[in-house]
Amino acid sequence: MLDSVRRPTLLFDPLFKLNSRSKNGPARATPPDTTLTWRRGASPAARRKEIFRSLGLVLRERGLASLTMQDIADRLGMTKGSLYYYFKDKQDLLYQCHLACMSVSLDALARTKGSRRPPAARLRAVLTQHIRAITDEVYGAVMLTDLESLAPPQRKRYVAMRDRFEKGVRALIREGVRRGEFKPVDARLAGFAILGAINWIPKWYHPGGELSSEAIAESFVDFLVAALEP
Amino acid sequence: MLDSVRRPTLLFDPLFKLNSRSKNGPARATPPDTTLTWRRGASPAARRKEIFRSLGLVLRERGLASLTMQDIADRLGMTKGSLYYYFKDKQDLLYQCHLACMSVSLDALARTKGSRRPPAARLRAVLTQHIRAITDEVYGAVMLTDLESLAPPQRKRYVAMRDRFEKGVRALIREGVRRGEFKPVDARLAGFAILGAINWIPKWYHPGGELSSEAIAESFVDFLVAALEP
DNA sequence: CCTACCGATCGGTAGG
DNA sequence: CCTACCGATCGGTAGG
Repeated sequence: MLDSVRRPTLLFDPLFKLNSRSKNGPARATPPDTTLTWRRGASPAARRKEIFRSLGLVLRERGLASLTMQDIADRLGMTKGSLYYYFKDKQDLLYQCHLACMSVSLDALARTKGSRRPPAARLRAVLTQHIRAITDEVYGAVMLTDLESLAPPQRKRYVAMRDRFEKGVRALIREGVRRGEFKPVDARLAGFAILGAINWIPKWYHPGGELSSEAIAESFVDFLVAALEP
Repeated sequence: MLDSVRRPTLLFDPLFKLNSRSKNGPARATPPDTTLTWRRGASPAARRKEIFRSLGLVLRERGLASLTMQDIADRLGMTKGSLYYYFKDKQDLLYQCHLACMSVSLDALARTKGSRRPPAARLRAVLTQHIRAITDEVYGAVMLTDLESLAPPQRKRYVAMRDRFEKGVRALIREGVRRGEFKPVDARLAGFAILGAINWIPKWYHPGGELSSEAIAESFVDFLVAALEP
């Protein structure tokens, strides 16, 4: 929030951009106010991540129906064509973004594998980090995207990852049930309810609003794990 | 499921449709197998509802990113232009569909107003009907759509409806807290968690699958209300 | 990374 | 409700 970040558009010729845009109608109204870091010296990996963030911002502001390559590029002050230097095509961009998001949650899950703490504590840790992954990275909003936009082979790979995460959560629930820490719930349905409540967060969460992501994570985890306790 | 429904496409000349489609590339692959009722004698209201169902089916199968007027029409065996006889434009269609879906849940809420039953019972009734509204009407999937696709005045009207529903749910939670039936939770966050879990259902629910909508509704309501109990 | 461009598709309309 | 059509936009590419 206090980063000294400037709109990168100014690194280029603004007039030129306006002309190239106005060919197909008036230029986009009101420039974005959310900060995006885009430095010339940045590594390709860092740039990719900024593109993910731009994707997430457009998604939140204009919705999936108008998530265009043009809008994603505009936000970063680059041209649409340049995006294809970093990603093969739109499906690839979406896929990589999904991967980046899910891998954070999968890491959280992996970290609990070796733990000897009780299932409830492990579940709490995983859910907390899953929530933080969604709220703290703008591109957590990709979770709301429909997987149908992905190319079939990539969709398959992503769904496999997501299933691994969901199964991990269910396993924690089942273990808690087995140990008597949790009520004898249907792990599958309980998992759907818990993860659905969390995945829905980007629909109403506004960074910088009155509800901090920490407060949300704590409240949600308390609430959702309470539903499991006897 | 046992309805004697036939694909309405057959009422017209299939060859003609194929030609008109192939102008812009190959015709759509694999016709839909989900039944849609489309009778010539039906009332405009009934036809509108069928269009909603077609919208919901396309949404579930191809995702929001490819929810086109053409696809919605194809499923019903009518031409794209004909949709504009029933709805002003795409935004209007989406708006009306949102209204149709939300009004069911609002009705459920209104029905509890006069009730003298305890808050927990009233909340259970509202949530159960909200779930059923989403699962039993195919077009419950519109809940996943982003509101940015709606025209601003219509969006405002819909959001007002949605807020009324959310506030009603929160009021029930608060009443339960006040009476000591529920734990002292933050009604706003608890409401987000509960409704998020429910609104996410279309993401994984498959009509005709092993989980019936009744079973889901019962499990979910048990689980979510348990999270509120002391 | 930008320029200049194309093909395809999509929402929408006029006229019947 | 269909036909025939248009303007705009969108994803993507060649060449630098």
